[in-house]
Amino acid sequence: MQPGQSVQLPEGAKARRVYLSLRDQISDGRLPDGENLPGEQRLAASFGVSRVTVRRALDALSDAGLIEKRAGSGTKVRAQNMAGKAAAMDFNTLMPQLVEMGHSTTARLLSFSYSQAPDFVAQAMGLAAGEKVQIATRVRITDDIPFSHLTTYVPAEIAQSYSEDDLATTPLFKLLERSGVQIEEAHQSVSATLAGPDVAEALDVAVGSALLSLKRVVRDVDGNGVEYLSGLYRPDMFRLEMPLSRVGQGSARHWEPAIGQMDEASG
Amino acid sequence: MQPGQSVQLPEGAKARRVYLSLRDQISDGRLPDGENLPGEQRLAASFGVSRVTVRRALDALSDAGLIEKRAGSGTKVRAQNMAGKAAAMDFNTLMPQLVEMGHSTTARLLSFSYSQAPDFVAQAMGLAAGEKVQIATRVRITDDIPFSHLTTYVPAEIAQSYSEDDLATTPLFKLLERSGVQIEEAHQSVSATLAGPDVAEALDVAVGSALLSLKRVVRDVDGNGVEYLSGLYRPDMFRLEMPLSRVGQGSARHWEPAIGQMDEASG
DNA sequence: CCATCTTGTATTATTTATAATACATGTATT
DNA sequence: AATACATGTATTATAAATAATACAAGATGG
Repeated sequence: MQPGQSVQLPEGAKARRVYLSLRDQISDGRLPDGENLPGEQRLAASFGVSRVTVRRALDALSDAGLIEKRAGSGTKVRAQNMAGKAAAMDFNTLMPQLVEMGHSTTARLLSFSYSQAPDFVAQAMGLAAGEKVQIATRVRITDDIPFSHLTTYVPAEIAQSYSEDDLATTPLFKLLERSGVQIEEAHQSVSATLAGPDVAEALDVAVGSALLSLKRVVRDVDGNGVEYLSGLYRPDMFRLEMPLSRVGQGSARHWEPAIGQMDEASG
Repeated sequence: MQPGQSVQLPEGAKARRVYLSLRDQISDGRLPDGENLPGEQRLAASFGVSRVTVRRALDALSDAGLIEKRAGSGTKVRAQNMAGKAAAMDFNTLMPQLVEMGHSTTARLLSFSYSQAPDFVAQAMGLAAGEKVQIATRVRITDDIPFSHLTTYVPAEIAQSYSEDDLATTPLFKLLERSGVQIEEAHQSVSATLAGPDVAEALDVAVGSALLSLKRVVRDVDGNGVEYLSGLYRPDMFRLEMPLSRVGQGSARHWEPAIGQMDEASG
């Protein structure tokens, strides 16, 4: 029961475009609370579509609870802060940290198998082509709302030291270090992508929604790749927070991440 | 001339879904080079659409140069590594750094005005409601390809110390510090969003494309907000790279950003 | 050479989205 | 009360996407 998927979503292009655009503007804060929305005619003109199309987009927004339409008065935004922004990435543990109390996170294992490492994984981890890896896909859920879709690749030898059940309950980091792996460095790359049919269903969002994409390669002290993570996060449920401080003097003045200072109330 | 906008994009829902899904799989590396693509009939069955629809998606991919169709042989992926990934965020300067040689970046000023700070900006910067700010929107371009769409909010008093022309040429950081502003800390929040009609045109991408979204609040030594940045980045042209190292011992073991070690060949 | 795969091309019908209108009704302002 | 503007509703026509089908032509392997 989240925006997007739940009700009948206007599958067609234009209405969908209007819907998604307005939805993002609302959750962004660009459209604040109150009676802000322009009239349907005005919106139609602004988007270059007919009023019927705008209407369908607004109906979907209304069904999603993001706006409130009153008969002759107008349409006002019900920002409700998306009831989310519940999680943020913590630099100390590289794990999502729930900033609100009472929110627990559970994981659901979607698939689990051993097979040859895809080329891009093998290349990123520095494995031999065709080396066997464990491939696991799981979804993390908080308050019945899924917020991340994670696929991990771990060399088969290392992965044998923990079980399938371990994966569903324990963070992969802990499992690896428990197995005696000496984790030394990691490299993360953050980007954005669109939700495909499969991921959209798992994350309970509309196909074509924007997702935060994170790829992480973890290496041990010998420089061998021990984990490749490909994660997709719902932007309304997850953000990457980066506190930074300006240090140094003169020409050496530069930015440094201010770690260990995660603002608890930053959500 | 980049994927998405350039040619005739299949506006309709189904064909677009197939197109975007395949495009992401290609740029992700999930579909590697060679003659990998299943036949059109197989794709049609797999996506649950007709062959005509798959066909249009493939035509668009072909126009974008991502695949190569041969008459009776099949369709092979031309990964070409998106010819991009040219820029990455540098932690030291908080500015995009071009990792390939010979690429220069220019800026185009889209709009420039002084007006009241929007609520969410005033709140984030800690300004009085309705305080006047300078609002500037500009697009950064490298090799004729736009890769970022930036909107900055600067308190009017501070903004008066530099000109409109300065903005088009000099990074805002330099302008601020030149004005005697004592920059102390910043907070960045990274997420993802969809390209609206306006941004899509400016960045030469299709409406509804995924964009990396970055919001940054910069404060001076007194804790006053001096800059609010809302940036949208093309994921095929820009990534946020984060090298990390595992430090500390025992229970104090944690991650720390490995700054100043940006891998030049990381793109 | 032949069987069988592939992409290329064409036709047709169905479904759906969209647009253009008109009018009724609720709300608020003057 | 009158006016203006908002949403609610309905109708009709146009445009577009999609599906289903058939067949031609190139490529490949036996």
